[in-house]
Amino acid sequence: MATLKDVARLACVDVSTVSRALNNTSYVHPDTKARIYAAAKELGYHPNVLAQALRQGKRHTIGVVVPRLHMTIFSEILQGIEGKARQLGYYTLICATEDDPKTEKECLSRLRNGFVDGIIIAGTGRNGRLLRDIQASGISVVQLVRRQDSQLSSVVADYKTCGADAARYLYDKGCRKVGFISGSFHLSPYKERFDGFNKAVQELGLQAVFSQSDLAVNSFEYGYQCAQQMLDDHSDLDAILAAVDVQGLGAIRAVTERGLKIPRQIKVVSMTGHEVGGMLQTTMTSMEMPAHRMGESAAQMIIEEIQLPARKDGQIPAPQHRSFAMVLEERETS
Amino acid sequence: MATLKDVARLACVDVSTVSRALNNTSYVHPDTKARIYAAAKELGYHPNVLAQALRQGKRHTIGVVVPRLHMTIFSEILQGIEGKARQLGYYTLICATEDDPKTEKECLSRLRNGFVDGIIIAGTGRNGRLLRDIQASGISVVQLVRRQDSQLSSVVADYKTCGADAARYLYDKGCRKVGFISGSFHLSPYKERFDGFNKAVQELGLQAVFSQSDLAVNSFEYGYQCAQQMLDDHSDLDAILAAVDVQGLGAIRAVTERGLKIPRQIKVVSMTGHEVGGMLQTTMTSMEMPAHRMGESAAQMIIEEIQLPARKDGQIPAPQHRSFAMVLEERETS
DNA sequence: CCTCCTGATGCAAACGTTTGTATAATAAAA
DNA sequence: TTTTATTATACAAACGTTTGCATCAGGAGG
Repeated sequence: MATLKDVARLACVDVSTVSRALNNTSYVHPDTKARIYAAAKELGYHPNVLAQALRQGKRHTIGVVVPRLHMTIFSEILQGIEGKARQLGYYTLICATEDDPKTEKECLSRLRNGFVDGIIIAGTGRNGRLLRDIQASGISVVQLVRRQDSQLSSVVADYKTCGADAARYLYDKGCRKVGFISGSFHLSPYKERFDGFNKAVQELGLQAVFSQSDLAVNSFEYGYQCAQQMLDDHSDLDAILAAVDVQGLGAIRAVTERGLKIPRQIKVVSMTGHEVGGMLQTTMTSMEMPAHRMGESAAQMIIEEIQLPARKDGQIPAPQHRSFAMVLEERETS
Repeated sequence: MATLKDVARLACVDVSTVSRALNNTSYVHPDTKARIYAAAKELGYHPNVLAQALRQGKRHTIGVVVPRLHMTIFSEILQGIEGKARQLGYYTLICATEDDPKTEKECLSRLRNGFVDGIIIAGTGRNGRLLRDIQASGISVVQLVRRQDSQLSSVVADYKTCGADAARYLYDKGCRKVGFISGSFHLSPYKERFDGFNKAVQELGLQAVFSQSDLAVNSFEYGYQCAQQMLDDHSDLDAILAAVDVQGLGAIRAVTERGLKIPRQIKVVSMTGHEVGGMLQTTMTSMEMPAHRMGESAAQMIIEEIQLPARKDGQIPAPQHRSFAMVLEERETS
């Protein structure tokens, strides 16, 4: 790889002049500049981003820490992040934790070691201390999807309203006994959906059924098994509300297997809204999370924070919080 | 952030001693070492990966360039890559190109500028020259899913056999007239599936129907529209074979809308095998691509290439090619 | 004619590491 | 006792940039 030095030699000037010429950062004689550009082109010069980053203390890279990508909303969010980040001149580094606190810790430790300017994380909530440390050490942190620490910026959807809206929607559709399939209540998106749902249930006088299972929570299998159990225990169930799409698919499966007609006898609605919902044989109604926009928003937010002048003085900027509304996409399962 | 210098000062030794102590790379007196470790801990020292990378000429980062993540097999592959890369001590940088050659070029240019040791790419095939340049400039390149240049290493699945197997499978199931929905033939995975399929079709004496549409090719809409057209033109169609899952889902939709019974009247099979196939109301048969393993394989391959001693002499290592078998996952749509 | 800007360039330090070489002290061998 | 290893440490260069400072020519203002 050609370096500044090589270009300087070929153009018979000092490296500093080359640097200034290439970056347009000071007076350089037009002739000299032309010579330098020619030399750079001839040698196929590309600046070493690493050296630039080291010198300037800016890495132009953000790290994204998510549980997983496949079959989750995070793949879409990540696309949003990456696109926006690239547009703003940033690289996107990715880590998948499988929601394992240990893996997450490892990822965060790796990321803090000088490779990223900021971290966007949908975390387990078990490394709060570490995140604070990271934030204090000058790396911006934005919480994504899951808000666990109000002192750290965040981009989330309005889960509470989502849960309430879903309950009301089903009520309006004539449902009176709803099965509620969720993820772990330790995670805000699930807990808040539950809270919103529950409040609305009380107000509306709906009946609600909750189910427990020890299967991995955010999975098709879990949705399937929960739905089975619910249907076993409550023959009068007329709706199933699932936190995420794969659970909803599992529920549909269970319902279909019993020969129950969707949506006539029972309705199924998901509360995340992954593209797949619209691709089914009987398309699934869901509350759509504006994942791509949320990703873009998170990228934008963190880059703004990174570039904040206050950052330079070691000050921690005030946390920003942004929340997106989820909108009901009505389809055939309800 | 604490630096080596800070630790050195606190421990009253030279930075070089600190470096050696922390890296266990030379004799350091046990007492000194203890002092250094203590100092490092007290200051919360973390090595600056950037500086290390600059000094050592190793960035411990690989770049991954794919068309998109959401609703494609690439999200699963990426998970495989990231996991394996992390395990081997590498970071994973991600770029989504939307299969736009210009975006791809931009991504590749950015990546070559010293930030990655290697690039794993599922490309458009329109930047072959640039890829060769990159490879020549000392950055390892591995082609993923799509093999476009036999001089560059690759990890792909055996699409030809996949196409042939699918044809034979449908034939054995009693199908005699198969609609074939594909992606662009400029891309090897689609072209090869077609070739394999076509050859088998000739041998078996099957009838085949191909469809064109000007919609974005790798989409639900495209699958839906192709299937509609085929069903319009050929009332005796008894099977639809789709290249990727989302197309298959579109086809299922079109078939269902006409009131045709799957699999009795018509069978639908996909040739990629994304987890979603098994989550449908009527689960979809598909040829499963071992995406996660392919991702791991690509990561492993590129890291091995990066670490090859020959690399240091500027030599380009001989390309490696690995191909994975795709296996039929038989489900309810056939 | 001297001073003072302005444009153009070079020198050298810095970013935070790693690493080759030099040096000193102690221990072992001759 | 002198020589030679061995252990322990420091010094300084290097990686490829950016950037503050110094230098210097030439033209303008006095």
